Amino acid sequence: MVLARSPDPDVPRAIIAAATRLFAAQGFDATSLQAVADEVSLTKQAVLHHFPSKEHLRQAVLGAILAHWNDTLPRLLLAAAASEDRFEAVFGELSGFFAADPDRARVVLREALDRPAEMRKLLRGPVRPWLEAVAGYIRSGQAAGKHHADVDPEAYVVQVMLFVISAVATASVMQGALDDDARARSDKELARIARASLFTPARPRGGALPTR
Amino acid sequence: MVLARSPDPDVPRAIIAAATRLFAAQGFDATSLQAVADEVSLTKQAVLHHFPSKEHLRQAVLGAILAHWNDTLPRLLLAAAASEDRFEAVFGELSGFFAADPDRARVVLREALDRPAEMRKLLRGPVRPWLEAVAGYIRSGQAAGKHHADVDPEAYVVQVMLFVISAVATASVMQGALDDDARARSDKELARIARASLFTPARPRGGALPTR
DNA sequence: CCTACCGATCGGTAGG
DNA sequence: CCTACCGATCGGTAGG
Repeated sequence: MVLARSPDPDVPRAIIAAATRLFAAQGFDATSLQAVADEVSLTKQAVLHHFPSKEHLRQAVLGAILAHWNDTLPRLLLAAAASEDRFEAVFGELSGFFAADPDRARVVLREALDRPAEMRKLLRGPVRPWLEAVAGYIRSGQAAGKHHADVDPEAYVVQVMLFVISAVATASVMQGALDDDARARSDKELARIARASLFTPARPRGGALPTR
Repeated sequence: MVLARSPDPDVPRAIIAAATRLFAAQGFDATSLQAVADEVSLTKQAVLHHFPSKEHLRQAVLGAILAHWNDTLPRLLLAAAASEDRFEAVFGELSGFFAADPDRARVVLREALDRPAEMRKLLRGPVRPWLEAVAGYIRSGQAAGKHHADVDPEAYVVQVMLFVISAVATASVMQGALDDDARARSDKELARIARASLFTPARPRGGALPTR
């Protein structure tokens, strides 16, 4: 009888998921390996078996988010190329990516505050192609007169990405801050700001025009 | 001969200033009282003499930022009431407040991530009158046809405030992320987005219109 | 304000 | 020899 368990590939995954939740809620420094271990009912040493240091665990958490990004966004970009309304497709997928798991937004925003240099590397590296593609869409929209001529395409994309991340990350602050519907109003207004600052008044396709 | 120093009111101020820098850079949990003490060449126990706990020091740091806000913004609001271009006056002062000391933006953003409930209290309390006043300006601008009818005034003000704070707090991420001028481009694009998403096309006063 | 400490907990590593 | 851990404890440092 062999009682030894076979290697369980879900254990590292569960550790990463727990660490993501805790890093998002409290930050990396404020989260102990013991707290991560408690979340998955393991000892601290068991966690250190899978990730030889806390730093390795941090890299794994960021890597999982980036992998998910690389998995989701390119597909969307291809769909957007065929879509009749690229803005709604791209903006919807961008905010959908972070809204699907707000912890992603919180981890990324904390990382930007704690380690700006590493965040800059992500922008210059893995995120760059996606950013350039969307900026390219805006440039062709400008050529067609669909988008404002004074939009700075790259800066616009980076800013809107930052807005979405910040809005999702701090969403709980809005919960009832203005009124009971404050979050829904804020989400809607964010989309409106992104849209209205991009499109020229005579927007060819209807649905989101001012009602007046 | 009395050699004892008279109480120095600048010591607490210097401690708050040092704590603000460290909280902004590393976060509250990752900053030790010893690190704060080292910054002002005191012992940890001396810091605890002025602020009986780390929590008291945190409250003092936030209080100093809020006091500065209450000191600066109402004055601006009165000036804006008389100004010919309220948007530039209000947006300029808002971004100026945080750009004057980016640590303010970083501390506030970290606080929003770490303690959303307390941040919500600020929004519902001390920040509320300022927010309502600016929203009121937007409403009268809408009545005059100057601003888009589908702007949600309160949501717009809160979102733009969040954008400014996030942009200032993460500014170092942008340093050279796109090109050597990335930060200046981002700042300019942020102002453009806030402006273009608010004003109707036929803006009565020139200076910031699209050039085409 | 300092010296001298406390209970606890930190990230990480030992042998088995 | 491997994996997947365990109980115990390392040297330092946390807030107070």
